[in-house]
Amino acid sequence: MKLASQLYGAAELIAERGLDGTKIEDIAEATGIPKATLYYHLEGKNAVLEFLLTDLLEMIAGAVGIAIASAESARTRLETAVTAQLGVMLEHPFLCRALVGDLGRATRLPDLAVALRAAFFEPIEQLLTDGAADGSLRQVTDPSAVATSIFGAITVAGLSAAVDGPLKEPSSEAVRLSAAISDLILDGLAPPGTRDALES
Amino acid sequence: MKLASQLYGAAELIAERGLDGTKIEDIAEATGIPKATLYYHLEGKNAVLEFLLTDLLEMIAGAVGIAIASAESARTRLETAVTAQLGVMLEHPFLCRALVGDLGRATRLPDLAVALRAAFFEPIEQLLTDGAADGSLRQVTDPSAVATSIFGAITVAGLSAAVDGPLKEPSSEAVRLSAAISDLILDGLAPPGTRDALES
Amino acid sequence: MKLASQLYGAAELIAERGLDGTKIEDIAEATGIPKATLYYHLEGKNAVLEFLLTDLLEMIAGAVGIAIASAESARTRLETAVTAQLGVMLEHPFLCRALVGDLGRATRLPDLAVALRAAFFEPIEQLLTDGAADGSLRQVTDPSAVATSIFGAITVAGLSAAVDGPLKEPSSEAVRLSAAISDLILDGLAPPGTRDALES
Amino acid sequence: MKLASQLYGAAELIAERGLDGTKIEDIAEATGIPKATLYYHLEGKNAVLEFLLTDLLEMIAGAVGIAIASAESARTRLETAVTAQLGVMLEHPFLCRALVGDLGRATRLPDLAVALRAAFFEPIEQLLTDGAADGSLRQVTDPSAVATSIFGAITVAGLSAAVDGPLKEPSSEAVRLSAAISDLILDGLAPPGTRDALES
DNA sequence: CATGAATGAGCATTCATTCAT
DNA sequence: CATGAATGAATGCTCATTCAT
Repeated sequence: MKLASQLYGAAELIAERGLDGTKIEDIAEATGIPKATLYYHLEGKNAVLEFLLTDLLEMIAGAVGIAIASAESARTRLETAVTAQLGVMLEHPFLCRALVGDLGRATRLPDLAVALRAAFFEPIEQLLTDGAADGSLRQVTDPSAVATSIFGAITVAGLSAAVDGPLKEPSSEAVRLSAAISDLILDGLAPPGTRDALES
Repeated sequence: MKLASQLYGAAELIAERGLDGTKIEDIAEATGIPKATLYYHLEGKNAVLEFLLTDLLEMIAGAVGIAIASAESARTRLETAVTAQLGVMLEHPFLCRALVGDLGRATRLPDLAVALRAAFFEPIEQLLTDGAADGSLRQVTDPSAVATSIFGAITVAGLSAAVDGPLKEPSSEAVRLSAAISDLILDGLAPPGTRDALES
Repeated sequence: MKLASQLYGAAELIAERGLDGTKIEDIAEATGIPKATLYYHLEGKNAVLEFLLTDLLEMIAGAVGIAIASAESARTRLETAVTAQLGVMLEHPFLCRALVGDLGRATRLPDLAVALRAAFFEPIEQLLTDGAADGSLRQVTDPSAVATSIFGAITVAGLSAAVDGPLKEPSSEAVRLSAAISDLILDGLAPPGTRDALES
Repeated sequence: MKLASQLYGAAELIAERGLDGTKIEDIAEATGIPKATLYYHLEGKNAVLEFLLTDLLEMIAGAVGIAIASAESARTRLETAVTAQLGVMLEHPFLCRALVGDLGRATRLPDLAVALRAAFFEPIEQLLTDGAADGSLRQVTDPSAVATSIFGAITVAGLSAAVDGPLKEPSSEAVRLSAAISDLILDGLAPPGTRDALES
């Protein structure tokens, strides 16, 4: 629909000032949609953010979903998923920043909280399980904590890049970043031959 | 000073509703400090958050600072630092949640943005460098991206725990979490003997 | 427009208490216009006064303008103008009192200051010049000071009458007052035959 | 007393912004007297203005009182009184402007209203009566209206000069102005030989 | 006497939202 | 369907004033 694309014009605004710092009027100006018309189509101010973030989350969930649906090993799929998530994030820096900036509110929006988990966290958790099963990833003691950490590593890296400003080359940057992250979460920082409890 | 401790009474409020969702009046009630008195001491609503978060950040920076100042290897110090950061975070869940919930605003407060970096990011970056030097950590291709990711892994894990609600045993939980994280970032997820470009 | 007439309901309030002593809320009540609606149409509290006084000044300027536009001698026109100004003032005692009561503020409102001059002072100055030219008024040494004084004489007399309270018969009172003033400024107080430097 | 002189430092402030636009704090700063100390000596904010204006009014009343107390003819005393009033006004431009700017409030302060009449209006009215008695001024039809007008002429002229800014030579300017005013109110504007009902 | 600290009471202004057209 | 006009409800902040020392 047309509305959707126009609404994107407000993402930067919200990213910059937060939703509370953004008046409906500002959104109206930024999008060119009259205030009352926004209300005709949307529920209210929150709905604007919800709309935007739902979109982002769906994009991420979609891209990651494709990545993890392949027949590859869990390890390979994890690498692909990381790149996929970062790719979407870097392509939509304003949405990302809006998401972080209003993380509190996002958390308080029930639908979003669920979508947030589904988009970011669950796929990783799943891959961890899969990896342990197919042997492409080692079994960890606390899979949930590890999944959270991986999610954090990817997300914060992506956010950090998004905050630094729009990129000319989102996808190549995504590849670069995801390489660094995969390197970290797959091989760790311990020098070769010093891995703790793992040496057999 | 007295004010400081009274102000803590507002942290939960802000954590729960966000700063914009919290009226100065609410803060006055929660802290027992009359509205006008708040304004006599502080600049405005933002200053309350700033005050609180500055405090948190200083605690983290302090704890981490001590952790990384030891004579141990960088690797050991990294593990200690992870535990230290998580310890402080889990001990102050409301402050943490307030920080996440208003991350956008925190980012827009110049002083805080700097403190944020100093507390979370820089120590890690430093340890990465140290580790490469003393041989206790392997050299990575993109230290800055890796530092960001580690920072994300720790922070999101801590935040996540903080959001889930206050703990009875913050410190033991911190140990548990930091073990998982250290495990991840030191040894990685790759099964033994399959580490990528590292096998010599 | 409708707003204008409704706003008049606030004049007495402002006249009585001054603008600072009048809450927007009071104005809203007195005019029947909701507070927010006032703000929708006007800039703020000052704008209410400005609106009201601009109106008064325009009425005076208009009435005086007509009076001085005739083909009569400057002297006659001066008399007519005096009556005209007093007529408008006495017909709008509340506006007048509001003007006096907030003279300071009126002076600080740039537009008003200009309108004030244009309505009150300039016409008189002009007539002085005209009178010297057509011989109907004598030439004075310091026309500007004299114009100011005449302006003061008329205005304070009018104001004074306005402050004393609304009249039943504004126009007849205006005639009475303007006769006294014209008598003063045309013939002076010196007993016949004792006029200073004028006796030839 | 010391306080008095220090208080004068606030006159300009009040003249510029009006009393309501002037915070006690501003007055404290301008005078160097701490806020609480002002309250220790004075009743409140109004008292500051009252103090200042009472002073001005007393000065005027005093100067005019001396002028009209002489043994001269009423006409001469009137001329002297005009000069006296203008002299004081021009010497205290800030006080004058404060007076005009807050005329509304001044009017609402009972003591001041009385002092205002006593200082400005009554002496003139008295001289009019005296002049009619001693033959130095002609009898007018409406002495009260004429007195008001004369008062207006003098006052507005003085105010006008005060508003234009402090003078280097207040007293000579007072002489100049009072000459113009006396010229007007004594001899009128009618060309010689054309005085209305006066020609016998 | 003088004053730094504290605060009660007040209010202008903002803005999300509604509604008549 | 779309929107300009109108407004109810809310709140951050100010400031005169008080009071303990």
